[in-house]
Amino acid sequence: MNPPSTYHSVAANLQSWIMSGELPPGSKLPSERRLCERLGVSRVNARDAMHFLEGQGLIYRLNRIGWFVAPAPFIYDPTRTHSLLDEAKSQNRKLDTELIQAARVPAPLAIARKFGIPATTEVLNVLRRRAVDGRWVLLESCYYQEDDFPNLLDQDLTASLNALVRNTYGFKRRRQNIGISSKPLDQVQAQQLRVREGSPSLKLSRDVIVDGRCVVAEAEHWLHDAIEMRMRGRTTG
Amino acid sequence: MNPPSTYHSVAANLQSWIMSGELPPGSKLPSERRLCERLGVSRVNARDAMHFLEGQGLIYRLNRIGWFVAPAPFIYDPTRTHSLLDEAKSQNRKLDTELIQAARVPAPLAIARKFGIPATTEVLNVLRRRAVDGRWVLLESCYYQEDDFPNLLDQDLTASLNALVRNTYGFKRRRQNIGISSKPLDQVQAQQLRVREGSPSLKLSRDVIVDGRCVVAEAEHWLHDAIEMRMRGRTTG
DNA sequence: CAGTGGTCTAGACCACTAC
DNA sequence: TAGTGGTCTAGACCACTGC
Repeated sequence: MNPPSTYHSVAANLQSWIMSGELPPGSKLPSERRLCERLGVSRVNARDAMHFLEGQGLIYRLNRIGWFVAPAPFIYDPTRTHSLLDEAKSQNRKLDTELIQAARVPAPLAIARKFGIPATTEVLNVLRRRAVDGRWVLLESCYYQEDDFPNLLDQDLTASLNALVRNTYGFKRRRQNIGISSKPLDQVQAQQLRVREGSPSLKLSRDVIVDGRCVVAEAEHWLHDAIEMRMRGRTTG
Repeated sequence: MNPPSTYHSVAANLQSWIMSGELPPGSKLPSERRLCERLGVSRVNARDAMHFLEGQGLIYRLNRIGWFVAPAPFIYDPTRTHSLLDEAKSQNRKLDTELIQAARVPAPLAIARKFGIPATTEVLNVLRRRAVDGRWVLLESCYYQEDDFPNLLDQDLTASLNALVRNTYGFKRRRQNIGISSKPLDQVQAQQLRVREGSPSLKLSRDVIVDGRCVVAEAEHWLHDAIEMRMRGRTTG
């Protein structure tokens, strides 16, 4: 319907290359300038097409490196009690975990409020990034009440933190408050996942409540196209 | 740090106007061209700033109408059993509901599969859009197994469908499978919310299971900046 | 170092909205 | 009809990556 040089048609072109398998998931797209030449459009136009397909979750980019074909999203149950590694295994996906930081830090305001402690109190913070099939897609920041988790920093913090809380520290009877929202990554977060500042993410926050007290506060930032959350079997009134 | 004409600084300018209350939530921003003049930047640059702030959830746009300051997100519990209207009332927000379509239609493939029926079978579909404080932010599409919901189309379909299912049709003991993902709006959906095609949304799907059978399948598309989901008190092993 | 995406200019025309 | 955002061109320089 439109003349052939709209960004929609550029996007349609790319899309057909992807759908046809010419460009398999994970593969790198031709550079923007090469695409301009090949399709006879200006660079802005080509970029608009990329941004459009990025929004569709069909392609993603690594900052200043290039555009890539997005793999299928990871399926994830945020109410899970088992480790993410198991979930990855059952989906036949490779999960890598990298510890970025593990330290005793002054409680950020929001965390202090959740824990019901003064803002100057020190808490434990574990910061990790995780990759699915080689792509960094998840940033985890977990805060722990220090008194409840003695020697936490000496544990293996690249394994399941969930299991640690449940088994090593014995917090089995617990409730969770879960929040899900769409949040852009700030500069630091973006750098850690090698994406641009402001990249859209799905933020999952989880407060673990034991005996009416919040003892763990987690925040997960997932690149928006890499994740799909599913919760099964909730019973309601 | 950077020279003053980057889109970051344009964004910072706008942001300060918004934060200072000069531009209250819901108010219209100056037009792009006026901003270019006022700040001495090119239009592409101004637009990049807008897109950045849009990603931050600070402003939103109505297609071809203009940019507006985004109000605070609506807080929402997707596991709720009460009506959304009540939830809006308790947050002091106005909720409008408009029925777009209510009809008997051939089951789409995905729905047929969920219901466990042949794809040619007819099912009931109710399509609505909803506004929070005057802004269209939600598109609801609900499918019902026809046999389980006699005369559904004759009911008041602008009120709580949840209450209808529970009270009028008596489905009290039920389970829900919930899915949450980030999805762009297609052309039709975008038009109904007066936004651009491809606008990011949070998709919430909910399958209502009664006696192991799926009788209702809903999909909600929320504009990504207008919603924050919170689930309280989940108990886990 | 060459090549990539990231940012930016100064224009232009089109599609649509509100009046 | 006037004004809006939506699309588009043909250039340019910068910051960063990988080699």
